[in-house]
Amino acid sequence: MELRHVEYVLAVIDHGTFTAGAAAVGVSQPSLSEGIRRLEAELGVRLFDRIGRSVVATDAGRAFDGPARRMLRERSVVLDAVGAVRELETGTLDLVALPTLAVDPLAGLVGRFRTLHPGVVIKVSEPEDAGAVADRVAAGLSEVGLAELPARRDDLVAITLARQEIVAVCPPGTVLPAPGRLPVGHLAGMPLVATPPGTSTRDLLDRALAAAAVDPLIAVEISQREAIAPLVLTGAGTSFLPWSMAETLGSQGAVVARLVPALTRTIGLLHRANPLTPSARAFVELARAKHD
Amino acid sequence: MELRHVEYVLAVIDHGTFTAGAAAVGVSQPSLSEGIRRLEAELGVRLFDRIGRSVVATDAGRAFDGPARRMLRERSVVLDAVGAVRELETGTLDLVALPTLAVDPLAGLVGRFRTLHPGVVIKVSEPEDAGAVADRVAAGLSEVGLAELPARRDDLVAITLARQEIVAVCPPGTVLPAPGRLPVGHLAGMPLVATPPGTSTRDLLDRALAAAAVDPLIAVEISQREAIAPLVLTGAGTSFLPWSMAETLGSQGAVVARLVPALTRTIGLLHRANPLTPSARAFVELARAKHD
DNA sequence: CCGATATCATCGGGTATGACTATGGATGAA
DNA sequence: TTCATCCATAGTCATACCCGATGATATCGG
Repeated sequence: MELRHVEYVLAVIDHGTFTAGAAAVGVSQPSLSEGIRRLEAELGVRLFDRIGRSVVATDAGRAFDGPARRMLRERSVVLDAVGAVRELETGTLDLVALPTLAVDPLAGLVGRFRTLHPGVVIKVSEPEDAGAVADRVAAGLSEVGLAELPARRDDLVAITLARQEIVAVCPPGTVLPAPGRLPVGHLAGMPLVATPPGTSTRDLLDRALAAAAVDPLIAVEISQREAIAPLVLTGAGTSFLPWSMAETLGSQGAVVARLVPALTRTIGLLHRANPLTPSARAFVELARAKHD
Repeated sequence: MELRHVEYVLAVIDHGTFTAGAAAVGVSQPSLSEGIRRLEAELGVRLFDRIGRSVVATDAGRAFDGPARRMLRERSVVLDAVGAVRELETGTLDLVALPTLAVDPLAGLVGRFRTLHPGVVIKVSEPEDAGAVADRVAAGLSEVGLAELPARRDDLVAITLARQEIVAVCPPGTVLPAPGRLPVGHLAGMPLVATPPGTSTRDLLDRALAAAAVDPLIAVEISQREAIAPLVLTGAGTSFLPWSMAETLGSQGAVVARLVPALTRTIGLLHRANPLTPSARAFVELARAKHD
């Protein structure tokens, strides 16, 4: 049974003749005639009585009418439902972001996206470690990732968003060798508050310290990042945060200093090369537009 | 959108892979792959994410799922509804029968038919005059007609059912020249009870009288046939009925006599040459089986 | 680390289905 | 009777469906 043939039958019922029905559906009369003939053969019953030059529905034709219209109605529902997803009226966008990036670029992006597409639900997951962002995206667990570039996989599309500087945030009252500047070598012996090895910021820090041949004093190693701000403010030690986050702590009394040499990283989006879902495509374009 | 493609998608959702889905639907994997590709192109959205060697439904795929299943369910309803008509579980059978035949062959046939197919509603209509049976059938107003043969149209299929004898039914106490027999010539001067000209039995009677050069005395001309029996029994006059109906009046006191020469007619079914509806076909076959 | 296997995509060919135009046949109206 | 209308048929063409074979890629086991 073809939906087109069903439409033919209903058009004939509604318009009374094959010719008028064919015009309504937009096909030639012989095509409609043939289609109905085929459908009748498939159903094993005639749907119309051909009486002279008019047609009337048989019992079978009348029995066909109701459920057939409901079937076409369900087709409309299918089209609407799928169209709603296509038009970003609904759907889900699965993201994965490094914890530090969840605040700075992500929160703003998600906020704007939600304003534009209120029907789309956004789920943000946290990677096990820095490289896991790319892995989750490649595996299809998340559709778009927010991570440090370059990614450790080359089969993903990477979109550079920003170059982000990581600055030191020292407890209130800390005395710096120069205002707002802190040589990496000066970190030797300073108590540090850091996330565990394997996290993005920690790896960046370790590489900088190793490059300067500095043996760090990790005073507090903690995975709960939300504890970092109180730890610094209460004097537990110095930590390292992106500039935007450090700024907030600076206004609360912490001493913020740019490292020398500067500790920077490139951040961006990752997604599979496959065509993206409408939600993901809109998100990527939003991020790119904001960056450009 | 083709129903087949919808089935493809649901099969993949249910079985997890294109290959398994294709096996479930009974097509080759490339066919299913191509079908889904085509449907996705039509909808303008991808329904599945191809992740490595497995597939997962996208948001659009999940949105598609529910209404698509309901659509296929409605298709089943359509098939059931039409099948019910085909299997004579429902439907309507429009008949037209000469009034005199409505009792003898029709009542018995309808009774048996209703026993076999209780779901089919039977509508019996009455022709305006004897020839109207064939006209109604030819016009499609009724599907099967019960009439006197030969019909006055040659574009209908005629099925002979029986040869029926019309006998005279005289008021109680009537004296016949010979027991149970009544020469047509003897009707001259006898008060007759007849239906109006144009009706089947009346035409038959008029022809027989004309052949015998008898001038009839129509004492009562009435179209309400149910009044004939009381009229005869109360002595209004002699009337003419098929044997089976006359027999009943005979048991109530009327004097029944075969005419000489016998007044007979052939009765049978009429229907259009087109294929009949299931109900009509069953009815015709039932009548033919009873006659054979 | 590297085959083996499983899965989806692509390709080429054969068939069938649906579409069209033109025409025939039958019906109903003028 | 003639004409207009309407459905059915014939012939032709394009498209789409299906299949088998093959390719590409990812997962799994040794």
